[in-house]
Amino acid sequence: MAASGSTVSSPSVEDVLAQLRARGGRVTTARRQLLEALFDSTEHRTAEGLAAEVQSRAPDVHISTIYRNLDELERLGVVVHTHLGHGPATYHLSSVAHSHLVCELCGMAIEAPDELFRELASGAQDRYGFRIDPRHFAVLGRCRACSGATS
Amino acid sequence: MAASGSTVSSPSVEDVLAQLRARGGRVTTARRQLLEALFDSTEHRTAEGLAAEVQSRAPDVHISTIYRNLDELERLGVVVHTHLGHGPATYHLSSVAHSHLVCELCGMAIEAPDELFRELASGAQDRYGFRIDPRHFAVLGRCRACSGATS
DNA sequence: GTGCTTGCAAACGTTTTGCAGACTC
DNA sequence: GAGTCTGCAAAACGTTTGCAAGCAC
Repeated sequence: MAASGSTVSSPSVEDVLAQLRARGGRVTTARRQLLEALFDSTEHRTAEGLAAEVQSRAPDVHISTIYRNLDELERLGVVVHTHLGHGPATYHLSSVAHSHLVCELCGMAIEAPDELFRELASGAQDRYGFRIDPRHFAVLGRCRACSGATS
Repeated sequence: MAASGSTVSSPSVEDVLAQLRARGGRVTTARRQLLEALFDSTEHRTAEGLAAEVQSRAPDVHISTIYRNLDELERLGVVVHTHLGHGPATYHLSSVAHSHLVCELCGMAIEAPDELFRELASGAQDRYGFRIDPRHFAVLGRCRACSGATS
């Protein structure tokens, strides 16, 4: 669907709000604050963390509203979420989406460029017709520090 | 790595039970049935699915026992679990462990040989000293069928 | 008999849902 | 005023835990 949809170059808070309005959506405090929190940093943030940040400015915003809006923003292509092993999912702007190498021992996350996945991508495509989406999952393993640790 | 410990070539139900006994553990119905369920097929099974199978033979086995034993078996190196995107974790014998390509639309899973990850593995190692564990996460993307579907 | 294992029930952390009221347009 | 969004509370989901009774050794 969405003939042109994936023009994913998240521009600014106001641009996204305009996008929402164009779709018949309303611009609310919760939405503006959530977007501001998201644009604030490129870190992986959990729904809970985002909620805390939004609540520091608008205390009444409920976490269920955060989830609903993250969902909506994901549908719009503004945000993507990633599953980093166990624990909660993390969200970021799709414009700063990238892959992750997550240490299964200490939890440290390295941001990896897509090119690291080039071979995997073409291999999966050639053999299985499978198109990987390296931004939507985390690569688990052991970081340098933990690699020595438990043999 | 793993001096000797990971002699992971899960032989048979009885072998594993012997291993358990050697560690001071007890051989119980729940454990034997769980192992039999695991050895039964190489599919990815959820804790719930395994519980159902065990319960069909030993109705009183509680799912918490399944979790506890899967945990223990994982500590023994007999079993590994994987996170396939959303939803529950899946478990399988480490002797048949493999990587997965999971379609984020239809959920279909393809079992991928480790060699597909060779480049990614060496790239991550060289650049970041990160040793990937391709069996412990799923590669999300779109399968051939769904790839045509949504743009 | 010792002490590892179990069933149960209850709690956990994350996410989703139903609903009536509040708000944006 | 119409219809979208919200807060709240409660449920859903997968998983973990505390406990007393039960079983393997």
